[in-house]
Amino acid sequence: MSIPNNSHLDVPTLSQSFEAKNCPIRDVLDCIGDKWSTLIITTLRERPHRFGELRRTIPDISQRMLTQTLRDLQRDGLISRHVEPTRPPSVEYRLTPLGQSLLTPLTALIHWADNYHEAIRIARSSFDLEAI
Amino acid sequence: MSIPNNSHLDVPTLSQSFEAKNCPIRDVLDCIGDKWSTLIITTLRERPHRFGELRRTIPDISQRMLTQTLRDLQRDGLISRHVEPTRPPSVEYRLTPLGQSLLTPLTALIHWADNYHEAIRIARSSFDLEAI
DNA sequence: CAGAATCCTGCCTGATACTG
DNA sequence: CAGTATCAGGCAGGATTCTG
Repeated sequence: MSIPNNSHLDVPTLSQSFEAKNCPIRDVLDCIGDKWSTLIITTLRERPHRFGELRRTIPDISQRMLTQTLRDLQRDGLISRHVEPTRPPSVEYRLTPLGQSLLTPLTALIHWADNYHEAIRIARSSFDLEAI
Repeated sequence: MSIPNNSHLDVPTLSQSFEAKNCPIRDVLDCIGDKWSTLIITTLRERPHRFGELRRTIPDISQRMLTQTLRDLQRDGLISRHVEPTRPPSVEYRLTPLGQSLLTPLTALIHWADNYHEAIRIARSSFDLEAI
């Protein structure tokens, strides 16, 4: 094959899709574009976690934000919530099949992040230097 | 091969990486987690665009947000800015090599978005219904 | 045409206290 | 343990006006 195959970069029907009403990109960004969602999803990829475990794994999340983000993810169908009727109650959060399917593109993005976040920091420093 | 190969889901050294100071995921989310960055990058993947073109392509972005997001992306090294000294001036924005390298994981995410945003909407509706 | 400068607002987020 | 409720602050983002 002499012509490089870039079909993996094809984006379906981009035009018109940008209107806020029916833009998949915006939909997904509403799900995982916030400060905590990807960290939670990434944590749950290993195994189900309980509320307190998640708190300890993500050091600086407030309890309010953890509660709220978990419910948003549940609403979007990405995670599910399972209550064990013990005393005191124990609640477990898991990725749904939909949430697991998100792991593939999300992991690709994390790998990119891991490879290039240093390049980004360098770019920032150099940009800020020129600004002086 | 009888054992399914999930190595593409491997995430390097997740523990400790969540501390805000040195977390690549947070770094990248700071770049593209906002409302407009991915739309701009996706637009520039086709070809360089001028300021006004970008405005028309992304219908509801304000001029202030376009200016600001473009500069942030430039600061992060994802796009570059080229001025033609004409009257009136014409300014063109392009993806840098770093920005282009982001296209691969980003496009994977967009494909996922395209495939599943309907599932997300259904999940939301059903969640909201149960809440009544 | 491609911005800069201001003003203003919502809501995202954190901190704190309370509950089953 | 796993939440809710309430209060308060800051910043993202929009609308408008002005410039080289």
